[in-house]
Amino acid sequence: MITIKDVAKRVGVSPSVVSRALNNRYGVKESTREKIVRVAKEMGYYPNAVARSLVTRRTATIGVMMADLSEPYYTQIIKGMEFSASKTGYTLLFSNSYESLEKSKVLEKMVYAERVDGVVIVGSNIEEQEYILKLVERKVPFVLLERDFADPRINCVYVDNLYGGYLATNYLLNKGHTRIAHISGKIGFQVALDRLEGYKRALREAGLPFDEKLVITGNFVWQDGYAAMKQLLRSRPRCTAVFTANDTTAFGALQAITESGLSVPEDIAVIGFDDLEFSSLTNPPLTTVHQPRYEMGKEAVRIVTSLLQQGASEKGVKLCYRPKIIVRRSA
Amino acid sequence: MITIKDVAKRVGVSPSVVSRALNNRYGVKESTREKIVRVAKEMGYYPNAVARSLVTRRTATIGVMMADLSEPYYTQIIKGMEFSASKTGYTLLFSNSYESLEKSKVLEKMVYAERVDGVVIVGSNIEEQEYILKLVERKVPFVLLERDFADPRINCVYVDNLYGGYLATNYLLNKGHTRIAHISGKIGFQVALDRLEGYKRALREAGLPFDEKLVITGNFVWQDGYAAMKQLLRSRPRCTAVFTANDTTAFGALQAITESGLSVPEDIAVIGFDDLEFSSLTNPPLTTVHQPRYEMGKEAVRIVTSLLQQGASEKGVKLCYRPKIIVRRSA
DNA sequence: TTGAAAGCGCTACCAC
DNA sequence: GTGGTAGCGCTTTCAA
Repeated sequence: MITIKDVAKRVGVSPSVVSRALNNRYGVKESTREKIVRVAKEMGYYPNAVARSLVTRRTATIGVMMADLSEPYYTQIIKGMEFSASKTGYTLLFSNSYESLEKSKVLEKMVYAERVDGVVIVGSNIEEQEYILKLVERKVPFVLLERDFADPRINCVYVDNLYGGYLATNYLLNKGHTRIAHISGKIGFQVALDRLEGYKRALREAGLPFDEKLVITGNFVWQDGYAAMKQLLRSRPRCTAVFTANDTTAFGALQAITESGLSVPEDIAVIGFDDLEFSSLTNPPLTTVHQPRYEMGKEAVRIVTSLLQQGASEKGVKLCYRPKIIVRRSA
Repeated sequence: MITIKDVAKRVGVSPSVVSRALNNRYGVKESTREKIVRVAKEMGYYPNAVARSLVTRRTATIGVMMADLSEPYYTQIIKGMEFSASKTGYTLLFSNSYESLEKSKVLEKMVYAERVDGVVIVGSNIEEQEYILKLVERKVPFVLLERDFADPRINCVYVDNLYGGYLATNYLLNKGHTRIAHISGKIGFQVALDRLEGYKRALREAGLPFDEKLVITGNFVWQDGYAAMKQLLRSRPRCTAVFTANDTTAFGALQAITESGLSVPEDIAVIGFDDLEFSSLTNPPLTTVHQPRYEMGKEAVRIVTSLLQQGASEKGVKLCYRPKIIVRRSA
């Protein structure tokens, strides 16, 4: 391995000059700098990031904690994050963790071991606040994505899920449906609760009664959408429309409806939530509630980096996006 | 920040003892160890990974370089990688890069800056060998995923794409099709070339002529599948079956066929390649060539970690998987 | 079983 | 403009 000393020796200067030259600091004669850069390149020198981090106390990486990196839902978020990160030269360190306990461990490995300078936490559920408050205490720059945490010190980027659920249900209501089912997400997650609440509110405003038999709890996966829809198809009077907690759930519902010989949207209208890439490719293409995932990922990382660079200028940002309906053909 | 010195002082021993105690090394009296562990916990001490890495020369991190983290194709690969990584305590550092030049830069940032101990490179194309050979030179433990690099020093994990293309085409042939189209992947990528070659070979063996009008070049995305299929639908005599380079391309083809009022598989049979999660949810569900992506990701990381741990015991492994057909309803 | 000291490669400070 | 030196937090000899 070639170190800064080797380069210094070869050029005939001290390591400090090499360091300054390579980091474009002031106070190096131009001709010296040129020579250093040339020799460093010739020798194939590459600064050791670990050693540098130890003294600068910066790793130039941001940790990203999410439940499951491989969910299609996250793809646009990740792209947005990468956009912001690459713009500022930060590296993203992803980590999956499903349970709260695991998340604390990941945080230890990332934050407390000082491998990252800041963190983005995607999709924590309402019970999780201990490890989040610990981050505040330790003054670690971080933002919560997909959650509105009511603490003025905490930065949050999220979409107005209640409004989204309201929007979706209202859309169905306006089409003349009066018997609208909802396949919800996992209770315990704020997003699931909020979308359900939006559904209820729309119903209430329309003067329709809330029928709990029309609400089935799922867990955001297509298998649940499929099973829930099957159940919904058996009950009478049958619903004429269904609002699912997310698109993946809608995929399962679509399949169940098609299998039973009914057609979408004629017999049953379906509206999803998320607007996944794939949702325009279902049969029929899925009408859904769009959330600006790319934008959200981008902003989350941007906020962390700005916290890192300008100190704590952005403190307690609550960035709330308004979702909108994408009309396709399933409703 | 609490350091090892703080803990040492509090316990009344030297930092070296604390280090040994916390790393479960021999030569620490049991009672001392217990006290150290307790006090460290009380104080909220967490060892600084950067400082440790600097002296041990290990980061316990494996870099993963791929074209696009968010492609649905990669999800299972990533899960497999994470399985192996978590089993051995390694952290995965993902990095996206589309072009060769960019990849060299990423490698610098990861490998030469010593932020990772080893690397997995996913889906390099045939022109890329300079930076790969440089890794060999520098003796960096790495494996190539999705590529068979004919160099005995290089570890490769890949699927037999030629055989896969052959399998798919043969399946169609056995169903009685004689006019089979192929929507290929981007030429320049070995996988695209190999799948095309398999297609040609099956045709040749069946005594059928190769008609280049039946082969349209795509780029693995559904938009290309859609456009290519539209073009295929216009030409006469029309094909009765199509083999697409991947599932995503098949999704587009499926849509084009449905839009034109024809039905699958009655009018045109469609077979894909990859077996994505979503492929069982298309209408009709997609018949496709399955490749063990989870397994491949798992093995790739396992090989790197074993290289790291047992020195270079596994040298020049060529792990080739045989794909198989998943019959659903599109062909 | 313990501790002192060296040193990983780098940056930052201060003196020249 | 430049160089010497200290030191980031840790592990690792080696001597006690």
